[in-house]
Amino acid sequence: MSRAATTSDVFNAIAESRRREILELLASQERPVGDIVDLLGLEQPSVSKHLRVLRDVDLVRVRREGRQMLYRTNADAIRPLHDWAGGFKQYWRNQLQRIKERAEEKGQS
Amino acid sequence: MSRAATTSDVFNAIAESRRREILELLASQERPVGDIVDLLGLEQPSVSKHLRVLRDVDLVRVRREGRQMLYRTNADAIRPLHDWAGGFKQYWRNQLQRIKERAEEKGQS
DNA sequence: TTGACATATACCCATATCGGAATATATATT
DNA sequence: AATATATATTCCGATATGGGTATATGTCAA
Repeated sequence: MSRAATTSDVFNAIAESRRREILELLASQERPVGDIVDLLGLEQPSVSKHLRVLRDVDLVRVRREGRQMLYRTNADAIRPLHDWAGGFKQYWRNQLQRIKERAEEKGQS
Repeated sequence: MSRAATTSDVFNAIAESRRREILELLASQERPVGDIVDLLGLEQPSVSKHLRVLRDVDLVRVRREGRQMLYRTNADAIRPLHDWAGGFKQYWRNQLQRIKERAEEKGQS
């Protein structure tokens, strides 16, 4: 067996720029597949496949409305990613930024 | 031409869990390749290849010290990722969290 | 210069992945 | 029931990828 499985986690799911675009489109409102096809100029099967990947890792959710499937981004699923990246804050350069972050971590929650 | 190029950007570089582990190891201190090999239990060529990918997107930097190559994480390169994920904050569930984030965005910079 | 050590690169194999085309499935309409 | 619409799945071909093994490159020590 060669090459580890991939598309099965959030990190891999967002590795594709098309999928990131889809997540952005569906963050503020749910949309049917056809809208995404039009907006991104991709083939319908292609969009469906990307949506399947996103769905498998719970980055998007669906509900049926007649013959349409309405997708929307599940922003919460993006948090692990944000958190992971945030773990490196302490090593960022900009001092002002670092001070600000320190304050956030301590302060007003 | 089929299948888009990948390993050429930060998102793809961190898609591999091994590479994320490497970034974590090298965040707090620089280390020679051999240390990573020992710590992660991977083959040396494998580690070198992952480091090459990380290096190409500037997620790690190197300097030579005798016959060793000392790598360290360039945390700043992780910020774009953090920022992208952060763009979804407004759609997160937890209200307390949301309120906190709102304060951050406005307030004390 | 020769040999040991540290790391990088090349090459091969098995598999994953993407895009495209064709087809299947589900639902609404008539 | 037949047809149209919306979306999903399957199959195919081209390529990317990761791991392993062998080998190349670079540096230090004797």
